[in-house]
Amino acid sequence: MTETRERFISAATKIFAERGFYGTSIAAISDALPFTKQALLHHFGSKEKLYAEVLKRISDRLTGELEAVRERFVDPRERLEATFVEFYRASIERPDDTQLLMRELLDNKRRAETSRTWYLKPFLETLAEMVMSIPAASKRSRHAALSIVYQLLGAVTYFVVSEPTLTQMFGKREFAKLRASYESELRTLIAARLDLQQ
Amino acid sequence: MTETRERFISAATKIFAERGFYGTSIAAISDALPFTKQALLHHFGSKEKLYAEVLKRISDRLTGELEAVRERFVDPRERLEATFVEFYRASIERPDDTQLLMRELLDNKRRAETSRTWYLKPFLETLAEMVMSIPAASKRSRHAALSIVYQLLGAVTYFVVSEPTLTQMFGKREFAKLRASYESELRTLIAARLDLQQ
DNA sequence: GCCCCTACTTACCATTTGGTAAGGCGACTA
DNA sequence: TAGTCGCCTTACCAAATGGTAAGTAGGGGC
Repeated sequence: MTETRERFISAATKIFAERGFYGTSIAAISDALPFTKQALLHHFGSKEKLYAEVLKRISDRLTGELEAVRERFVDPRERLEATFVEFYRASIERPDDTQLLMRELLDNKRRAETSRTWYLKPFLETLAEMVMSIPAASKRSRHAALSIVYQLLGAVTYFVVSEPTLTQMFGKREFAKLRASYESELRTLIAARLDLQQ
Repeated sequence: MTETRERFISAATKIFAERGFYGTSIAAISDALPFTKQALLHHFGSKEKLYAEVLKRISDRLTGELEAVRERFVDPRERLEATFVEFYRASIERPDDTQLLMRELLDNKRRAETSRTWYLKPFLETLAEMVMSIPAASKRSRHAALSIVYQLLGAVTYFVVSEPTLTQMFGKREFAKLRASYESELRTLIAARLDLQQ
């Protein structure tokens, strides 16, 4: 059944995000569903392959959404802002995905030998080009453009992965308010950083 | 000997940063030194306690450095910028520490029951107050101030944590150039975000 | 001489890990 | 009716895990 596979992927995404690759046992995943560990192995072959599948799903979802946004805009400046905002929305809507990607970033050094999918690279390159194609900033170097991209990506990602911590520190209600205002604060940041003539 | 303890902490910091708490076995740590696993347990009692010790060291180092910077400045605006730049320098100088803190952020949800040290909270509060004490922005709300803090923290941390990935994607030389320019790009970001009259 | 403490070791252990082997079972096919 | 295929199970396993128990070795105090 293809549905069983989907349920495994979905459960795995959540648990991998919560505990990381090494902190997650395949038994923990199958325990979340009415199947045995071996059902999981039957469908995916190994823990590593299941993980790869999970990562691919996340990557596909994200790139699909961002692609859709890009096509809706012509003006480079607007397009870039819309892309980042959409990235933020997607990130906060599926914090599991975001956390998993962040973990992947951290585990990169160790896992580089086994899995090397640079799904992120074309994304980065595209963003950098978008930055450079903005008239007010067209004279910027590639390094400068990449720096800006990283600053904005960081502003999005760091906030999203901090959700559990912030919730515990300030309470659920307080965090909800913070999150509610963060999108417009993000727009302010983008504007400040891109439109600065310097 | 107190030196053995130090060596354990140092080795543990590196390996915990690389593989995370659950991905690290105490055997892996002791294998990096000419001691047995039980020597480690003798000194620290348990893996958990060693980890706590490692975290405490990181936190102490960082807060010490940032404290020192704060005392050197009177003007809130300058002080804030200097603090962030110092945070960046410390982060990139000891990427292991930064990665570990990021992992802690991610594992937070799961580990909240066992260890709950909000070493980060006073740091955040302080930064938020610094933002609010800047004349040009004094009318900002606490939420707005916290948002700014998170955006800047993210811009620093995300970049530092991406070091292995960026190195692999663009090569060592290329990354070195990027890193060399990042600090001034960071200053630009801070200026853009803080001095924006709005 | 003896005691005791700290630092560290070897032996050992229950549990958990990812994974293999083999088979049950229903559906579909020849 | 026999064959076989996909889905899933029970049974099992070697290796690795964090940790306990019980020591050895050496130095310092008395």
